[in-house]
This record gives sequence, C-alpha cells and structure tokens, in this order.
Amino acid sequence: MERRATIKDVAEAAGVGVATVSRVLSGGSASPRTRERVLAVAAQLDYRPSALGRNLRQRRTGGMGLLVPDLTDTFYGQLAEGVLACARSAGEPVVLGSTGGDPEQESELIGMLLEQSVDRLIAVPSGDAETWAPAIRAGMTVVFADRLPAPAAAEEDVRAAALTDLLALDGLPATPQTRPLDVPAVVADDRAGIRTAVRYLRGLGHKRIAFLGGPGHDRRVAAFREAVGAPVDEELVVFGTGSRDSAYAAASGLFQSRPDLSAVVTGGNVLGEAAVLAARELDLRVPRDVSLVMYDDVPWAELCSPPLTVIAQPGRDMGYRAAELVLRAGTRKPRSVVLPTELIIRGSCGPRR
Amino acid sequence: MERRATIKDVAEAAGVGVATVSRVLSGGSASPRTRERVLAVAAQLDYRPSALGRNLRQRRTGGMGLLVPDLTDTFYGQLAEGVLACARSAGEPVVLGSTGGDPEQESELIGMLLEQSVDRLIAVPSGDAETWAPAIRAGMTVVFADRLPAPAAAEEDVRAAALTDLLALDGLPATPQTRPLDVPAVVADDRAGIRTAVRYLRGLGHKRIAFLGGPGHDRRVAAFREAVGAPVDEELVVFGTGSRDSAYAAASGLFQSRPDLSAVVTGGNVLGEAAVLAARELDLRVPRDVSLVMYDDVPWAELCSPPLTVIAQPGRDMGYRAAELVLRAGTRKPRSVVLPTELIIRGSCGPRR
DNA sequence: CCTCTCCATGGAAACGATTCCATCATGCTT
DNA sequence: AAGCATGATGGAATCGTTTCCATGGAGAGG
Repeated sequence: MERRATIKDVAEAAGVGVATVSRVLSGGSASPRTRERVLAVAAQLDYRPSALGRNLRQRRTGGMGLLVPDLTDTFYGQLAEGVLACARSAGEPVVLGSTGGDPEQESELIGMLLEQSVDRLIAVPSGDAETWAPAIRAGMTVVFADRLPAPAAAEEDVRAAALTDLLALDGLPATPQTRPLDVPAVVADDRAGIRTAVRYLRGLGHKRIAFLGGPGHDRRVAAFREAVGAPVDEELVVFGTGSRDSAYAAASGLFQSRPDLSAVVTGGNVLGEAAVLAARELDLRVPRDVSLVMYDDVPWAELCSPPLTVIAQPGRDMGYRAAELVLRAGTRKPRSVVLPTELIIRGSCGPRR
Repeated sequence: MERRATIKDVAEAAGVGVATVSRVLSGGSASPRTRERVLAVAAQLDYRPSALGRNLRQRRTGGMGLLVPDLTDTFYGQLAEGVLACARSAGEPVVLGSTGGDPEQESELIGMLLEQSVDRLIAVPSGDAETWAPAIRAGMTVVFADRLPAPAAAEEDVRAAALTDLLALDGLPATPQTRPLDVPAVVADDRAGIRTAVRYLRGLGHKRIAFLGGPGHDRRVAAFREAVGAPVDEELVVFGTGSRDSAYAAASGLFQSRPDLSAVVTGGNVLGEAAVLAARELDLRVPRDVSLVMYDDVPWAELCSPPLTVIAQPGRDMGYRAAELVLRAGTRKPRSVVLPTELIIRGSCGPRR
C-alpha cells in the first residue's frame, strides 16, 4: 500500500514548479520541452491528480447525483444505465440514491448531496416543488427525468408555474407566467403514448377502460382522462402507492369492484405486473376477459403469456440525455426534452368480448 | 443562491475558535456552555460541514463505491437497493458504476474511484484477480458480492489462493495456503442451491439436465457438475456472454442441438428469461416438454405461465450485508458471509415425459 | 499558599490541487 | 540599441476541514 504521488512529487522530480505541472496536466500553456518532461515524469511516477484537492479548490465535487425511487423497478434500472453510460464516457462519477418514493428520504438525500458539494443532479422526483426548493436555492443544476415534481401545496405561484410546465410539455399553449421552478426535464411523450393506447383499445371495441396509476403518474392520468373524454368514470381510475403490495391491492380491488371493465391501462411496469397477477388470481383471462396495456417496455413483458402490449418509452435514452443536459448545463442553457413513445402491440389486447 | 456558511463563520458568530467548533460538531470534548452556544449558532446559520474540506484533510472520501455488471438485471437492482439502504442509514454516499461485465471498464471505474479517493468498494467482479490487484494494492477495502473474481491467468499462487477461497466457501476443506487476494465476500450458497434444484429435478425423473450459464457463474457450474456427478455430458453445459442476445442464442442453440434434454437449470435470471423465450420460439412447452429452474427470484418469475420455479437468493440482503462489512472494516476484520438459498417451487417443472 | 494535573481552548499547520500575479527571458518593432 | 509585447514559469494564496500543540485557568492535594 504505497502512498500515491502528489503534484509536489512530480514537480520536484521534473525540476519545475507545481503550477507548471498543473498547467501541463490540465491543458494550460507550457513550452513543448517542459510539457514533455512533466508528462514523462508523471507517467513514470504513475501520478493521478487527486480529485480531493481539486474539488476543494473549486468548491465543487465533479460528477453528478442520481436519485431514483427504486432500482428494483426495471425502468429505473434502464434509466440509471443510461446516466451511467454518459457519465462513464465523460469520466465523471455518479453518486446514487434511492428514495423509495418517499419525499422525506428524497429530502435527506438532497441534503447529503449538498454536503458532498455535488452540484449536478438528475432526479426522478418524488417530493413536490417545496422539496426541491432547497436544491435549487443552493445553486444545484437539476434535471428531472421521467416526471416533474408536483406543485407545492402551499405556494400558489409555484403551482401555476409547474402547471405551465406540464401544459407546455404536453404541447398545449402555456399561459405566459413567471416560472419559479425553472428546471429542465427529460420525459417521454406520455400524452401521445396514452392517447395511442386508448385509441387502440377503442378500436378493438372497448368502452370501459380503466387506468391503474401510481405516484408520479399525474401526467399520464391527465392524458388518460383527456383521451377517454368526458364524462370520466372515476371508479375506473385507481391508484397504488408505489409498493408492489399496494399495486396488487389496487389492481385486485379494481377488477373486483368493476367486473364490467374490459380493458386496463397501467401507468408503469410495477402496476402492470400487479394487474397480470391480480387478473390471474381472479381467473380473468388476458386478453379474453380483459385487455391490458402496460406503460414501460421491459424485457419480461415478452415473457408473459400472452406477451404484453406495451407503451414503450426509451428509459436508457432518457437517462443518457438527462446526463448530457446536466453536464452541458454550464455551456448552454438546457431546454427540456420530450422523447417519443411507441405502442408495441403484442398479445395482451383483444376485441371486447 | 446564497453562499453556504463555513466553520469559520460559525466560530466567529459564536465567539470561539474554529477548532472548538470542529470538536463540538464531531463529538470531541468541550464545556457544556460552549457546546450549547456553538450548537445554537450552527443551527441558526444552518451550517453543514462541507465534506470537501474533511475529505481532503483525512485524505479519503467517505462513503463507498459500488460496481455491478448491469442494473437492468433485476438481481443487481435488488443488490444495489440493499447497499443503498445500508449506506443511507449510515448517512454515507454511494458512488455507482456499471461495468457491463467488461473487465476493462471495470478497471477504468476502479481507477476513477481511486482518483476520487473512495477507499471502500463493493463489487460484483467481472475481471480476474489481476484486475483487482491495483485496488487492493492502493489500500482499498474491497468486499465482493455475489461472486469472486476468477483467478489471474498468469500468477500461479494467486490461482491457488482463489481456488482455496472457492473451496472454503463451499464448505470443502481448504488446503492451507497463502492467500494473496485476501478479500471478504458476501455470496449465496450456490452449491446448496444448485444441488437442491438438481435433486428436485432428479426426483421428477429427469436424466438429461442441462446447465445454462453466464460469466461469473463458475461456482454454479462447478456445483452443477458435482451435483449431476460424473460423467458430465459436456454438450449440456453451455454459456452465454452476458448480453440478452447471447443468452438467447445459447439457449436456443442448446434446445436445438439437444432435443433429448428434459430439464434446464439456468445460472441467472437473464439466462432464465432467454430460456423461456427460446423454448416458446421452438414450440417447447414448459413444463410438458422441458422443465426449467432459474437462478434468482425476481418479481416477474411469478408472471410467467407457468410461474417459474426458482432458486432464490437474497439479493437485497447480500447488498446490505456487504455494505455493513465494508463500513465496519475499520473496526473488525471482516469475514466472508454465505447466505442461504431456497428452492421456490412454482410451476415450471414437471415429471419427465 | 504553592504546585501539580487536567481540561477547555484557540492558533496554526496540514491535506493536494488550482490559479492569481509577479518575474524573467525572448524576440520583435521602431 | 532601446523599448515593448508576449509567453513561460514559479511562489504563494486559497478552498474548509481536522488535528497537533501550546497556553491558560481552575481545582485538588500537599
């Protein structure tokens, strides 16, 4: 366990000052002669600049933070892989946190990142605008992925701004308004995805279509409501809290309370899983008794019998793009990105019986 | 975006020296009177010590690194969740890297962590002992999870040591030997898991049982060989390289080249997924035509029709325990941990037709 | 009452990089 | 040839913390 060489060692061995070494290594100006010598010595001593010194001096830790609700959810696994891929190609570290969908834990993790002086953050938010205010106020560059934080309960203007954001992202005309929470986001085109799915089901003759959502699926629910059109049968819009158990309970409850429904759209893959399980448990055949469209394309969607028809969103790309945004934030002002979704028709939807 | 308060600000506001503030905040000795005042001022200024200064001074970054092959693999998602849970309760950051199962990327990530002075690392290793030598030499506290690195190709003594390790972990008498790569690990009891599965299949009458493995499944293959007993039909032991495509190719190739096999054990869930897909594609019914046991219990195993019989290993616990080990490493010398596996019988195995 | 001990306390030195600024040499212009 | 601009260079300050060490005061024991 030998002590690592410092910039001082290199300077001494090369017979130059530390400033020169630093310049050479970070691309500053130096005479070719000196540059060569320093490089040679550095290589010979196997010198690698310590991030510690640099970080302190620049009062910021490199790299970025990444906050997701649950890595066990394959979609967030894909998203994380995307972020990691981009970070790796930039040689930057990624500090990961899993919030469990709990705003309080999210808040704590933000605090931890602040303490670490990590000033770039990609997040699938669970808390509302209020939860995120401290991060923004501290000057963090934040990029949201997959969804936006709910508007703060208390502050009216924040609410308005977040709403503006939602509408803008959905392509609706945004009312001109100040935007206190001015954070770029990388999201999928939920609206188009849901609309396509609902139209597809309608085309198969389905009239009573249910939506099974979870936390953070606000935009998808809104899109669903819009797609089915008024009047919306509110009993057909149900929610789980995020855990697999609660998703199962919600799905099971839905099927039992409304045996007349003929199709279900789920807002995420955990909900989709729950729907398949609950349907089987209640002896509902897919797609004979009930048709199913799940948000998220995950590898196991193909494994089900029948294979699941899904609204695919590019999880990996979302992560990659978000990481790009957060890294380039210094250069250009990042704008939000909306990625396309695709309805992948497999076998879980059939004509209304 | 206000500047954060430093220890100096606190000291000044409290009318004490910075040393005293530091002591109070890190539990050193101080008079109750001073302590109270410092605490009050710190709270009032919303002071949080910057990890940057501390890290530089102690020449180490807190927290731990985590290296997994692929977060898209649900099992590693579970493992990561375990690590994160433990780290969170300790208030420590986790730096994540995904290696894609590639020793070279793994090596680069180790270098990155070294540069960050992260000196605690949990890894599902992809490279061999040689890949890991630099980390050990640099004084990192490493804990392997799920598997051990393959012995180095070149060094004979390292090979011997790693072999010793393997045998010891499997409960076989280990030949006394020097162990150059002395790294604790948290692994599942692969041997018992595989043996139980093979016995179960034998009990159902199966004679030609195949094993479908991937990189890092060495111990599972070894256990499989031992469980089926000599002579092993080598054509029934096949490998993929880790990607989903290659897993599918391996599974499909196996089924086609040996239509006489009646049961398959897969070394991981990606391979299991591939086996289900390949079987369906070739019109093999599970379990009528072929029985299937998959390593790893993942949520979607229950979704398959029929639900998959699996060898469950506690991914989350493995992560948690590994994190505990790596955090306690300063206190007590960590010993390797072997966690139990469980054969969960669902519907993918039937009597030999 | 003096001294010895112990504890609280603050000043200052690390830690390893970046970066400002002064210095010096070189080469060009007038 | 003198002056000026340009570029290379090294010393020193800086970032925010921990920790070593010296100092001072108070209490206890002689």
